Amino acid sequence: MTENNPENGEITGLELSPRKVSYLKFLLTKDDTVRTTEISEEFDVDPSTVTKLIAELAEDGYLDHVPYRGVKLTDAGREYAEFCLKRHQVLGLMFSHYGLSPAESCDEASRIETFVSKKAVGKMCSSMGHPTISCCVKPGETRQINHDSCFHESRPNIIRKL
Amino acid sequence: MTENNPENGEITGLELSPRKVSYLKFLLTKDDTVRTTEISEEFDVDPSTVTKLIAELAEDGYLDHVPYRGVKLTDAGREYAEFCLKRHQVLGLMFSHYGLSPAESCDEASRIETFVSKKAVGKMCSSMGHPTISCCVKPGETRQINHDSCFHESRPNIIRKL
DNA sequence: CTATATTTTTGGTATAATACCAAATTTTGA
DNA sequence: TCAAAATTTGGTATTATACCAAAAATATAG
Repeated sequence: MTENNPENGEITGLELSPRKVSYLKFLLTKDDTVRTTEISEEFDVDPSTVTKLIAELAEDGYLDHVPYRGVKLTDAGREYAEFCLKRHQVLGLMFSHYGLSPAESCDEASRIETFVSKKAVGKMCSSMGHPTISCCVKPGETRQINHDSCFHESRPNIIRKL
Repeated sequence: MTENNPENGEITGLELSPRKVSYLKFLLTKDDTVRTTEISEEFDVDPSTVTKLIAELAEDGYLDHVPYRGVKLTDAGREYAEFCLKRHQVLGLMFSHYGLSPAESCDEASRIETFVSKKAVGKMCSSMGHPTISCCVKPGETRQINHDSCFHESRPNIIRKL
């Protein structure tokens, strides 16, 4: 619990693997403790797979995990997850500016997001004027429409200030 | 040699792994047959690692490989490599539009490029008006400055029509 | 033209990320 | 309190990538 700890120095945005980022973004949409099964159903994977990844996220300080009970974001984990969400939204918006549909933008963003640095996201976000629309809806506000912790709408939807 | 063959149907842009894309882009900068050692030195990896990846690229039809002699892009491989280069350049240009330096743009592009679809690149490229500048110089025209088959210049440089 | 040096390949092993399965453990609910 | 459900453990698999050592092929120096 030192290597990847979200409180160790500056975050680059590149500390977590794709699946871990997906888990954090999903957890952001849930207020209370989340059970292993909820996550495994969300991502359609075996519960044992979830147990292993959350153990790593907990070890690195992103989650509090009470065995057999569930997980919850730590403060640092929540902050990191919020960055991940914003990054997803900024990238989705970027693609939509080039003419991709919201769903396409969201898909492209999902594939690349874990490899885009915090610095790049910061510049994109300022350059866009800290936009308030996104390819996805505000987390926790609407039901999921399946694109990997990404919530599609037929039209872009208002989200909080990025 | 069916699964990933560049001639099988439409290319999505997502068929190759990051390292393989890097190899193809590098090969694009070389006209004649390239030795295993040249590639292994370029990427600072063991020659045996190169042998294995080029075997897979050859099996999938991107390269012609004469054992103990070297590799050369097939026509399909060259076409694919050209797409990869263009994608890199389009993405690099996108980042530079948001205020990242050429080197930063190139780095970010290198990390994400293999996960960006051909469709997205197409839309970005048209939307940008098929630009002729890039974060990188024209392949084969100047010596490499090390960013993973990406050639930096202090200033953006003219490249062929994207 | 041969002995040695160099390059390349083979075969084995390693790691990270991700996944499944079966068995063991814990919790829940009747 | 006991069976059902959820969770975890332990083992194995895959893909991408890498290293090493040994074998094979090629090149080169005399």
